[in-house]
Amino acid sequence: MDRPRMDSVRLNEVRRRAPKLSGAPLDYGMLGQLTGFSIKLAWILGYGLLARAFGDSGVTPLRFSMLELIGRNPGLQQIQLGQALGLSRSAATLAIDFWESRGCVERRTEPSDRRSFGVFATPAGAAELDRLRGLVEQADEALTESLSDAEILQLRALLAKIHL
Amino acid sequence: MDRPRMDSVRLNEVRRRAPKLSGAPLDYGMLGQLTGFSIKLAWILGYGLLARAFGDSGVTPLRFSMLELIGRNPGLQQIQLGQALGLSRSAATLAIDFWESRGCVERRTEPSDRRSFGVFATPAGAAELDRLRGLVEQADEALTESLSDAEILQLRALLAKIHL
DNA sequence: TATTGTTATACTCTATAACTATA
DNA sequence: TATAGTTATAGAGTATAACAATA
Repeated sequence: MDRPRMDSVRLNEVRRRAPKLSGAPLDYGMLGQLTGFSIKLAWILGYGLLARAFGDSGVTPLRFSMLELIGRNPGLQQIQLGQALGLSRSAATLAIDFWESRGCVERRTEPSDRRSFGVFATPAGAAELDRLRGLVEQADEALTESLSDAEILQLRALLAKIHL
Repeated sequence: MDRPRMDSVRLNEVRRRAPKLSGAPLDYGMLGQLTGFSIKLAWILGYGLLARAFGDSGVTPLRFSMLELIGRNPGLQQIQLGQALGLSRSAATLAIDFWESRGCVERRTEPSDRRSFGVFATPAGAAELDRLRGLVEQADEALTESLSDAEILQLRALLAKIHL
């Protein structure tokens, strides 16, 4: 089944506005030799593509990640969700508030420990997640469109060696 | 000549606090299959290592990039510096203000167009740049310590295909 | 009128700390 | 005392818009 495609004019606009190392009549000095700088440029592009995909819906990469985590791991505590994404407790609270206010997740009190909740996706949350996964997949494909499938696997393997 | 090394205990602390895909008893779902998410995790780690290297000096990755750009391209207008880093005019103004307030750069009025300045590094700025380049190089080496030299080149080439 | 830079302002994101309720 | 979550607050970083000077 075909998913709706992101307008390629818009994709190109994101690409055009992102800073680049080449093309400019400018000496980037050691920045061009830094792996970290290259990672940052790729991240800027990826973030822009995702933001474009989400539009003005209020969804952000972080909020999507939170919903995906909740959907895949029903019943987790907020503190565990936050840790998995490197967030403070208050930041986790706000991200979950966002989805709860849209009816996509619910906090269920645990009888065994009434200080904490288990966080669950609602049916509406599951549907939203399904929709967003399509958008995210497209954006990720757009990000890596200049790489072959083999190169994508290679890149992920190298990045994994860095952050795993 | 040996440069001062970053304390490896501190490096490991940055690594330990960064979110990871493995180790946690948690299903990251499609996040683990996204190149963009992997890029983000690597970026978080790289940013943390850099922040640790700069300490509480007020220097940030962006401010370092700005100073490096100024040092390598004497006399550029603020608007050109901003564009090279994807900044608005006001953000470029503030980044340059930071270095000017520390005596590291100066704005020289251009007689030919008195609306704009040329931005130049001072001798103090050149010295600071030299010092910071050493810290940045170390942080970048720490970021890629789990990769061989060949793998580092491979990674940079793949990232370049994405953002160039 | 258009452009460069500055300033004022507001917005987003985040963390810290104080607070509530449980344990 | 310690922990889970919430709320209040503050800080960093950013952009937009209004402004001054100049073209």
